[in-house]
Amino acid sequence: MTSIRVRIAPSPTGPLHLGTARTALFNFLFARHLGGTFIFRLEDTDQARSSVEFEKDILNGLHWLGIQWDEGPGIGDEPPGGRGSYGPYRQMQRLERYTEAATRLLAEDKAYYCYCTPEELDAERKRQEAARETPRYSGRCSALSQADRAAFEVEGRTPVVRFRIPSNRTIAFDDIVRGHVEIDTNALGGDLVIVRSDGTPLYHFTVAVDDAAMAISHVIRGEDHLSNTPKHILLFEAMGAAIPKFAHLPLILNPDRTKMSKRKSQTAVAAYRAQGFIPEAFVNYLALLGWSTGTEEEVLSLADLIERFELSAVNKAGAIFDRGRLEWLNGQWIRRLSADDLIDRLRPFLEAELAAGRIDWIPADEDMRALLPVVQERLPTLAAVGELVRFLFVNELALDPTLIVPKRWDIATTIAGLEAARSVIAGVGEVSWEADEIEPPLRQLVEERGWKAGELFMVVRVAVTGRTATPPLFDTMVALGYERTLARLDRAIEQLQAVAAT
RNA sequence: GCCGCAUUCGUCUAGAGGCCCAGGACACAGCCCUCUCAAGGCUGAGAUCAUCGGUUCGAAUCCGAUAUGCGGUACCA
Repeated sequence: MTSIRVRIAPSPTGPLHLGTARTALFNFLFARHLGGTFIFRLEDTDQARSSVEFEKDILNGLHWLGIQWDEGPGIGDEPPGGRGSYGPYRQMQRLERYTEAATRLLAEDKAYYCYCTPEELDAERKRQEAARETPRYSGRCSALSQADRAAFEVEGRTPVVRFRIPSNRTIAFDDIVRGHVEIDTNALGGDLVIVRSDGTPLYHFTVAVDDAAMAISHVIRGEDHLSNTPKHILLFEAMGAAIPKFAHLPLILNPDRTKMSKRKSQTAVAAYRAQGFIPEAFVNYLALLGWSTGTEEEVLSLADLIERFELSAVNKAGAIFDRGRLEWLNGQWIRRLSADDLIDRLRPFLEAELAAGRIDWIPADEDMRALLPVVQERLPTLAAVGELVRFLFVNELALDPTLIVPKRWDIATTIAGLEAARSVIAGVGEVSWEADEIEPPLRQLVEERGWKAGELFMVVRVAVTGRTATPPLFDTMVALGYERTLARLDRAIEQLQAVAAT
């Protein structure tokens, strides 16, 4: 059996896309599961749209997800061509190879120069569409004489290179996820342009040249390439290269079931990262979009995924990206994090809160650690930490006094409740400032006054935090501190009295 | 238009002829826990397995047609 070599070949024309990330993941899982080699190659021949920022985003994003490649460009001090013996791994550094391959195809008359201008081609296509014919290149330049060519050259035309697509042939292949697929060559649109008039190669050509040169054994990619596969097979044949196995993955869809796009969904991996999703959850979610273990296991680590991954078990139908499910998984994974780990991961989000002016200082690690028992299970995302604990780290609490008054209480009762609670809480004292010390006397107060615990607690909660939903009250007050708790109660009483006076 | 691929609860999926008048998870509803919010536990609702026809003693599973959706059809990738 020949060795397994797979690749992800993104083009740096945009930030790392969810779909690219998932394709990379499936390739990676497949390689790791079988002990194969995973290669990263940059398809940067679209110079007009490519940029180094996008390239960095893609590299960083994949690393963040824990997807490591055995061959390909690195992030830091790697050799410029990348690591691995089939490099370079950037197509713009492989230009001679495409020229060489094109020259050979030309020499063998498997390709030819075409002098048609884009305008002529366009007119031809329009005519065909009007006549309800299948648009396809006519082959007008397929048998040009030396004289014909010379005449075009004199006109100043620069030719493209077209690869001959045979007619009336059926190309068949056995797709690992879809099974047997047959496509007639007549449906391929005629002879294929493989080199632009400026001499740069086109995608279908580079992909075949590189996959052959890099000895790729399995091409695992999105379903949007299924219809293009015959072109690649023909190219492999023409170059005398072995034909790899193919596996076309189902697409990730927008909620309206169209192919996931930037317009309708959030597609940038970096955006999810910025919103507080953690890589464990993201990878877990992506792997289960279009694939399942066949068991009822749902929460799986990268190592688990590698162990269980089976390409043939991949689904055929597209899957809508379900953010709610991602959030649930993210919560699952956040709850599994160790305290130290969580604190480290939370820090950037706390810094962002500070930068946005939503908190006045960043809590010390020990303070965060003390908070974790009540915070960890309440975080669907890391970014949710701000909303959850913000009130602890501000000097001045923005408080809507009317929010304090419960539906079944009036202002006077509320003020009385707060004052009573204030004195009981003050009585606990700074030295016994623990949740277990604060709760009993307050419950006793409730008992004496014939109130409902929930109502008084809610009054205190809002007075002290400004919110109706918080972590457990007594833990919250402990985190706030004795002095600050009393100060906030005093301030709430003042504000309520002001409201009552009007 | 042409070619290709797909079609199981709202969503992600299990299911490879009898174990399925279809199982799990997310979301949803109710209950329990409970100082609120979560988390967790339990329960529930939710799918004529796209439709029609065929094969078979028996079909979500095999075959065909239809419908619908999506993808491809570039001097983009």
